[in-house]
Amino acid sequence: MTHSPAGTETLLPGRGRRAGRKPTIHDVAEAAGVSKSAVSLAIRNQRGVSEATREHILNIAQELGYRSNVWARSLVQGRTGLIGILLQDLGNSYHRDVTAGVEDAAVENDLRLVIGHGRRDAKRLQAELDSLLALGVEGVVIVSSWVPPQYLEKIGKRVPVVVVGRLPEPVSGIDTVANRDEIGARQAVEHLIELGHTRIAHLTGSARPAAMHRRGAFSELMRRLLPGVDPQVEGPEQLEAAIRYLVFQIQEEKGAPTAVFTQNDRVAADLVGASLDAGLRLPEQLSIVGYDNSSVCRMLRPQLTSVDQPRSRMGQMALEMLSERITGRTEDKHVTIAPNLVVRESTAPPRS
Amino acid sequence: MTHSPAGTETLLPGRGRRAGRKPTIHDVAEAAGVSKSAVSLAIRNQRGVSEATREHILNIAQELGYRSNVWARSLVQGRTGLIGILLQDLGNSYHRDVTAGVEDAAVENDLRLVIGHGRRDAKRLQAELDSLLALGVEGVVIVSSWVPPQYLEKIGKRVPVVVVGRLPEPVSGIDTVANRDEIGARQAVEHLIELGHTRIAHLTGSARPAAMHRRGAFSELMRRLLPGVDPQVEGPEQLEAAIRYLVFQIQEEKGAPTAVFTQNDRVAADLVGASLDAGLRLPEQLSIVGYDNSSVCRMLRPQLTSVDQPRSRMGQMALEMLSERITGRTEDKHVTIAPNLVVRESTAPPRS
DNA sequence: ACATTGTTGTGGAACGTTCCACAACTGTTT
DNA sequence: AAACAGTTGTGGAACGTTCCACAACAATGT
Repeated sequence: MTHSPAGTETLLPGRGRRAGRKPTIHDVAEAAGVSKSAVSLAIRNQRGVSEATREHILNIAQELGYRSNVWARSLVQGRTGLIGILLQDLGNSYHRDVTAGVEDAAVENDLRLVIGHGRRDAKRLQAELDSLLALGVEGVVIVSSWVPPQYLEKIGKRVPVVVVGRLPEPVSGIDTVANRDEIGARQAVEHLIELGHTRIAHLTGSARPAAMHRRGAFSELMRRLLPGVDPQVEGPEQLEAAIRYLVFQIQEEKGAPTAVFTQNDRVAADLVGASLDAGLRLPEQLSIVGYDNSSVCRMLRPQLTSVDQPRSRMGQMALEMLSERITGRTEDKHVTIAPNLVVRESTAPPRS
Repeated sequence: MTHSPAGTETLLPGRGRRAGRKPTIHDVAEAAGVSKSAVSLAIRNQRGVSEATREHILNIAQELGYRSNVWARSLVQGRTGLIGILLQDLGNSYHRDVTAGVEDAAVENDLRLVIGHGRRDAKRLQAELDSLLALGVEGVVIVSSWVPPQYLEKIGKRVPVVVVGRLPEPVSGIDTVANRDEIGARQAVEHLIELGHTRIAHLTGSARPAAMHRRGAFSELMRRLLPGVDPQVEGPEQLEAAIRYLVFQIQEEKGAPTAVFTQNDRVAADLVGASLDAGLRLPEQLSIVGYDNSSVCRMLRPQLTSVDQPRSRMGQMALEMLSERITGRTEDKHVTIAPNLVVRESTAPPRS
């Protein structure tokens, strides 16, 4: 098993194939009776060898199970063809869809994707990013708002970077592609107003950029569209308590909100659960709008009305921008994409 | 921006640092006034240089922003320190948790993880696997039952492989670590019987190995524990139709099942939705048990009773087995881990 | 005085590939 | 016949590292 058959041994000056080692370009060259250069040309499909010899070489290579060594190749070429994508959290449909978009565009551009996994932990995220850079990626797509801006700026100087999502503050030297949260928020609020709601609350469980944008847009809209009505904006602190209080209000008080625009589907799902536990009838007593249009929307009852982001498109854009950077663009570029509302069962006119 | 400041230029025989290029070990050596070998020893923390010179070298390296080139290193060492993990589907909490386990064990064993993403597509899965091998991984963890056995066997000859999950048929040369579906099924069925159920159905939406094991174990158990009762086993064909029919039965017929053990949480969620849509009261009219203990369990109402698999533990085991293989073990090894039931609101005694 | 041993350091040869300058042919044009 | 151009192929020098054999020197024992 570990010995190579005696028949393939050779006594030529360049040592024969070592037993148990992977075949190299030399082995193929020797077996085919040509130079290593010829083999190199043949496997890369470059001109410089005749059609006949190319075929011959390819056959031998196939037979020997030869596979070119990426490391040696990129060592001499000075490029790896690798690009990294840093995810905050696998197991999140948003990230999966963005990744799928990046992947599709990557094969298009003849780049290979290496996934880094940060696991909602800033320390780990940075370690993972370092590790990607050590691997020699030529660019990085970051799908996370957990990377500190000053670190981001440092990375941006070493390698092209595109961030998918909002940044807490602008960072020079890197590109971004983001969902236009203010448009998503507007669609949600306008939908609720059209249904006849006037007392609308917002529920958020985070102070990160995307959440803050949705929240800001919500307040702004309420001020403009329903002047005189005090815009109810809950939390971010103690989401659970905020939900309990909100449900309590709706059960007990006149003038309580009749609709809630939530920061994302997770928060919406918690609110749906708490409402049902408290015996509220949905959507009659409370309309709920989520954000993300994740797979849970269709699992819940009532099925969740939610704002959909064109995730895989965002991923595609991100990779295209990265590839532009790699091939020379130097000025920063920021793209935003409009989301759109998917109406399901969790929104209805308020009880008159 | 692209010029290096004139002051750093040098005329020593070994050409000075090239503008715009990343610094190499030579550059550091030159700047520190030592040989490249000394630098190599210093950065790898090996003995052979005095503490004083090591510190000096490390300072210079830091200053120059030197980072060792992984490609060159692994070219000469003949090993990459990379191991691949092939996922069927990012954005799935099961895969995320297994991956987390593998990752933790990987840093432990000083290996770096490269994630490959198959996207529920056998063709793509294989391409991804090839790409991992081309990258030079020293072993592969496969979390997917979509890879054909004969292909698996071929891969197993090239590189150590551990499969997390069930295989449709045994494959020699590769290891597996699996959840003991028959134990999970038993816990679910015994729980339902204890509650007083006798008419129990099984609902499955797939013919893949894990699903078939759960189904087989279910039938077997019902035969043994409730002899005389005809074990109801639904589909896999047309899951949606099966769900509709099941719900119809429960509404209309005496002798319909009072409890359902489902293949996984997704199927359970669909069943919960359809039941509620049909006006059934849960869990009074129907008890439901899921499998996977995913995050949706706590989002649904009633909250879902489900079988939990020790996922990250499975990932850990997988990597440890892989690492054993890499360092020499040749005989196959198959490990199974017992799951356990998490009882929530979706199971209750049947109406008497 | 001479071995012996240990520490600190060196320069050259790998590793497997691509790139480059050039050689050996075969035609074609002057 | 000489000059030129095109095709096919070659061997050696990179690429940035680690590994290895050995050198220089100091400390120790006989």
